[in-house]
Amino acid sequence: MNIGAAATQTGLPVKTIRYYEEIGLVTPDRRANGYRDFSAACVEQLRLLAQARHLGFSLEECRRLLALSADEDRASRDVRALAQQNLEAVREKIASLTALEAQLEGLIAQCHGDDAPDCAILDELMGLRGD
Amino acid sequence: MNIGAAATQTGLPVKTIRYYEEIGLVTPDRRANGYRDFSAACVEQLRLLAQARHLGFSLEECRRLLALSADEDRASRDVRALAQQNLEAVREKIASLTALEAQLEGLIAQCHGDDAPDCAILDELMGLRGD
DNA sequence: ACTTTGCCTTCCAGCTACTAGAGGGCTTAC
DNA sequence: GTAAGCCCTCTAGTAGCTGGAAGGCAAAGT
Repeated sequence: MNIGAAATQTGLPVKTIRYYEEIGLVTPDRRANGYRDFSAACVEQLRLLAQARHLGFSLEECRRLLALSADEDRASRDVRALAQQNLEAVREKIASLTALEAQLEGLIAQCHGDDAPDCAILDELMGLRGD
Repeated sequence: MNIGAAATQTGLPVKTIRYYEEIGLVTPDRRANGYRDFSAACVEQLRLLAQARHLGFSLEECRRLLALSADEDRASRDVRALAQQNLEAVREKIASLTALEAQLEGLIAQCHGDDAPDCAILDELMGLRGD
């Protein structure tokens, strides 16, 4: 299968697939004319990559997921641990963004938002140290 | 004031301050020996940068905030609009991360997490298209 | 006077995860 | 034969820094 077909099959852009090969996440065969030739197994790996990236796994985590998926003797515990780790990272991001949201709301509420130049937002940003 | 002092005053790393100069966010004076010399006004700009970055503003948004803070004839409406825009971006990020969290929780719940190799997480990542 | 320490300088490289574009070759249909 | 549409590699750019090399300057100790 050509790279274009692999792209439509997986939803990944062609350039992204080439990049994944460059960093060693997938290793498609090559035909005589130099074109990449993607096996069904290779497309499945790409599909895993697309899904895992979609779920917020980093490429290094994806690399480990691929290794686990290729390992017949894996323990599902290890896969779960990776997912759990990712979940905790996601939760941390949510927590800090939520704190941010509250701070921004507070600032916005204090600012008149009219034609006058005096602005509580700028005052706080420059004057006080909110950390 | 030397860059080191400006760094401790603002909480920004020295390298970051140099970077901000490089991209034209601040323009400290220079002494005869080539050292940067930060005026009080310049340190205030750095403080604004530190705070605004902390609140999730992009550097381009920070640039506009600095321009507004320097403009005596600004309308606080414009500052507010920038903050509002940032708030909405934050909210969008929270929403998509929350969706992610739910998906991950669902996957993790389905996986036994034991010594056996069969794993619902890998199955879903490879087989189905969850998008 | 000399040395050490620590601050300052510039420049180059690298991080994540791509993305855009240049410049070219192959394949297929008309 | 040629035009369209695929494929190839290589370089450089994105955001926002961060680390390190290689060297100059300043203040303090001996």
